[in-house]
Amino acid sequence: MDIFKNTLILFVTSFIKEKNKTGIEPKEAEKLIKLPPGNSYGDYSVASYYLTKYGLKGKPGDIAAEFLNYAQANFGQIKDFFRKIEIKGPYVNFFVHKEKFILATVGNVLKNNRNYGRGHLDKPERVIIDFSSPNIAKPFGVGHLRSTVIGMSLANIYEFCGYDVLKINYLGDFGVGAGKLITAFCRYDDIDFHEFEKDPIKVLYRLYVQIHKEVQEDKSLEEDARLKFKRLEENILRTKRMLEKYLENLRDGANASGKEDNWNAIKITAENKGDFCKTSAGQYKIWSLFKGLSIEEFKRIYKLMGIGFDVYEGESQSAEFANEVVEILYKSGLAIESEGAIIVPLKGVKTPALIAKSDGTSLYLSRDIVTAVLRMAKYGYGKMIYVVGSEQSLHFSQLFNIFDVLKERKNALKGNPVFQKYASSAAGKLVHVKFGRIIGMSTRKGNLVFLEDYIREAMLKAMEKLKERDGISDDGHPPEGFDEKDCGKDIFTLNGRESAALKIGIGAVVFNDLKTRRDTDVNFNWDNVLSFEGQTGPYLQYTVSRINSLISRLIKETGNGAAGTGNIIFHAAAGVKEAGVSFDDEFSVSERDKDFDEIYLIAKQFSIFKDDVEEALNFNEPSIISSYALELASLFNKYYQNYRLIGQDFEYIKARLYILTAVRAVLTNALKLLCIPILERM
RNA sequence: GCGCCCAUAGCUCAGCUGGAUAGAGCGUCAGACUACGAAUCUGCAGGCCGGGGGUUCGAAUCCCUCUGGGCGCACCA
Repeated sequence: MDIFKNTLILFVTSFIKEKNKTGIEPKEAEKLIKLPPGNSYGDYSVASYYLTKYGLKGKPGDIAAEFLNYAQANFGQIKDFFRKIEIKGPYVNFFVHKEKFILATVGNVLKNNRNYGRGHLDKPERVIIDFSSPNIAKPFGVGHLRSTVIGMSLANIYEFCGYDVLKINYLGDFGVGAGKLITAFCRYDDIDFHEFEKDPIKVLYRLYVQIHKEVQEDKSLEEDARLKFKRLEENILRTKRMLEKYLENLRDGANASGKEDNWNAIKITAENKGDFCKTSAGQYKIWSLFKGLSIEEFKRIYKLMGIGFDVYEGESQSAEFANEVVEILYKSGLAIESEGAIIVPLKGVKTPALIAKSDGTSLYLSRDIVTAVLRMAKYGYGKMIYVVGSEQSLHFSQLFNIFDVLKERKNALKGNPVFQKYASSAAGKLVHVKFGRIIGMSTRKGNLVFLEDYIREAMLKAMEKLKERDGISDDGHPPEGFDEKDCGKDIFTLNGRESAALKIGIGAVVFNDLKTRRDTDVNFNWDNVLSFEGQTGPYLQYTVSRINSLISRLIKETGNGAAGTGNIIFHAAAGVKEAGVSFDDEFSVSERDKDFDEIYLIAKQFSIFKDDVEEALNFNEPSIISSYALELASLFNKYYQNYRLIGQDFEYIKARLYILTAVRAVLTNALKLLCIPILERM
């Protein structure tokens, strides 16, 4: 928070204290301060109608007048920060000393640089973010992209605000879908094992498509897949452990999965395929291999996008304990039998919460109960966020309600004290961060779009643009995690320009998903994603590289003008950039400068960065950061267009150099929170 | 049928924890490159904030209702 706002908060606080004797919490007082819509209303407003909540009586206008009297009488307390007070209807408007405001705000940015806007918690709360969570038996499509980018951005935001974040990828490695894939693999004889070795995901995708088509016509295949899954489950569950004891030991560093499969040791060829398919142990190995290959593929794409996880978990790991939890709930009377299945009666949710099928096998819901408890035991958390599409709202509302029941009626669980402890602890800490669907997403041929193809389309478009500019390119470093060998295909042979194109493509795709509020369904439109103008990722990236370009240009030009001066500026800028400490009183702007108003607006935008980050956190809404970044970029681009710096005198340029550096710092921080790659040049 | 979500400019969306004249981008049209990078900027036009009712000094924002769309609703995940 900026010192001007803070001063005003304290000022209002003392006014209230004088009036009602009890005072007001600073957090509450902050709500009284508003940012007026236009600059003719001043810079900060105190909305008098809010004061009625704190014991002041009368019409808003009268209260405002009362506060105005107080403010004028005690103006001495704030005269260092504010130059004028006006009353307008129910508002008391405060006008800041703009020169001081700019100085303080820009200085604050430069001092903190990469940490500008960062929060700190004395005791960082552990927040688990469960996101992306692709299914190994299904291709990774754009639906997962939304969860992935929203989740990653939230992780960044929480971390930035001082939380202890744990990112978990909960793989869908369980279910009949897995059985189908095994059925397909064993059924089709035309698998190209050369291709399988080189590009396993493509082959798996074809198997997926083929079997799903065939199952439509031949129901016996569905049965076969179910059988294969049942055998798989038996293999996964073969080392059954007792939940209570397991939970107790978790804190001692026991491995949650307990089983580490060695993917690389499995080699399946056209010759030995039949042997694997014959036995359930062999089928288990096929599944393991698919799982391993899928994870490798996911990791490659994640890394490319600058996304990483702390933990990879699989549903199969929770399945082990699902039946036992069902048993515990049933015996304790919290769950009852209904139409042959087991359900948990819930107050708020009408649809029965089914935790076990009539054949006794576990369900998604029961496995999620296990997972939340296991994670509490293993990692502990003050909050756990599931970033999953809104179509699963019912599921999560059932899950959360079940935990409320487990806590309310914990006496019923006293036979299982450890389970009871962790389950009670989890209650009320689970959050579903849902998002709308992407409607109409398909390739131009009408198929499902792979994430990689999606990025590739955007990259190709960026390539065209870069060629038009000719000669201007990034520094040639590919994005972190890029490995030409892994990709090994056409456009992924990077030179500097291509590396830039890839970053731009990723920026376009990611920002397209983060710029709107989560809840709204988005109508997918290729023209929207492939537009790089206006409210887009490339616009933001362009702004940063334009600043870079301008800064180096200024250093060069000024150096040529007067001997030595270029050096001074260079050191000032470099010092600010590298160490963030060289800001000092050399810097000043004057109200008489023609660009003063625009600079003030930019400084004003700096001052609200942290507020917006906190709002994004409170609402779990990355799009708030997106809007912020667009606004800042827009303010800068307007400034850039209207005021030429080259050719101005030394002092003038020097002050602007600080401001440019500050814009770059704040924009960079915002883009990092959004997982938008930054380019030196583009 | 029940539940959740959504409805703001031609299109895509901000604004929604009630507050001052409802804002951007795209598109249309008219402008700005001998110029710090035109992936930019300036301007024009475009709105009974889906309809109706209510609460309030004050409603795009909260409540009710209707309409239109999305999603979900017992053994899939």
